[in-house]
Amino acid sequence: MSKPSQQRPNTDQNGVSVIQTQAHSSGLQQVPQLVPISPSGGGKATPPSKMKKTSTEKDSDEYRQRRERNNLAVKKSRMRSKQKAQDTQQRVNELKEENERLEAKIKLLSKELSVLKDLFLEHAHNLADNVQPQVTEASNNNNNNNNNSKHP
Amino acid sequence: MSKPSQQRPNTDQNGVSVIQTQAHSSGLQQVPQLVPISPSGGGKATPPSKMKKTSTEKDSDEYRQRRERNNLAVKKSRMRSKQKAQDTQQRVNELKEENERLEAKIKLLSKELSVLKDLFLEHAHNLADNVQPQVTEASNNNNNNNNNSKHP
DNA sequence: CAGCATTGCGCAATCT
DNA sequence: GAGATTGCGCAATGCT
Repeated sequence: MSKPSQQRPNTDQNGVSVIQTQAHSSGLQQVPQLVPISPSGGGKATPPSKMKKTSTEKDSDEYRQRRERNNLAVKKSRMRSKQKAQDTQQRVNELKEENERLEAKIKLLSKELSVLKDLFLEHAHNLADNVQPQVTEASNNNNNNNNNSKHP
Repeated sequence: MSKPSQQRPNTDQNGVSVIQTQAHSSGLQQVPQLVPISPSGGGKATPPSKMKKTSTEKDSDEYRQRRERNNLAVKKSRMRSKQKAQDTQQRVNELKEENERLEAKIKLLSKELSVLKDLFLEHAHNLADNVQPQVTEASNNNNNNNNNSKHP
């Protein structure tokens, strides 16, 4: 799935310019400033009528606060998302391990079963040999998945 | 190899201000302008010595091209990432299913084993009671998880 | 209408 | 040097 042709994303934006002035490495809080896009180059000075942001005082008061809150939320959400992905990956590993364990157990059980069956057959032969000479029946009976080829 | 050991200096804080003017509402978009952040509020005015972007003609020529390319790459990368996460999740589901299957099989085998063992024990008793008590060998074989305590 | 959570997207720094 | 990753902020949208 790849979108080769990426055309302009529809609907967005107002003519707001955001200046981000990041502070320096010291734990200083950023004081990003908002610049109301100067009408440079023939931009309309006053917004005609349609502007989500309305560019009123929101630009610098509760707006900033909202942004910061959202930024926090975003960070949190992303962290969670990442964590979840990691957990899922680990889950895969665990399940894989358990799978191996189970398979090993199956193998073991199968072997045990096969041994027991062989033993059983042997006894049957013995009995047949001693008492009734009609062993043919027993040998061709039904089950036979015991692949052993030990035939004394 | 996705190692979380990435040191994160991540010092993106340079005194660069990027003004994004993306007025799309009218389908038109202005060239993003770089503004040398005016010294408002006591920030450093204009230390014209270090500026990654240098704000030269890069602003509008090959710069834009690079940006677009990168945007594409980013999109691709993110898509992949998402896909991978999904795949992993599915893997979990598959593994879970298989686990159940295996467990069922184990249960079945265990049951079979138990039945056979019982049968075997019965015969052994019969034999011992009647003819030859040489069954001891078989009974003490090795395995032991047959917890049955049914003694007819 | 508020308020956090998700998601798509662009930018820039890194990594490969 | 070009694409791939990654952290981050913004804005739209979803969900309560």
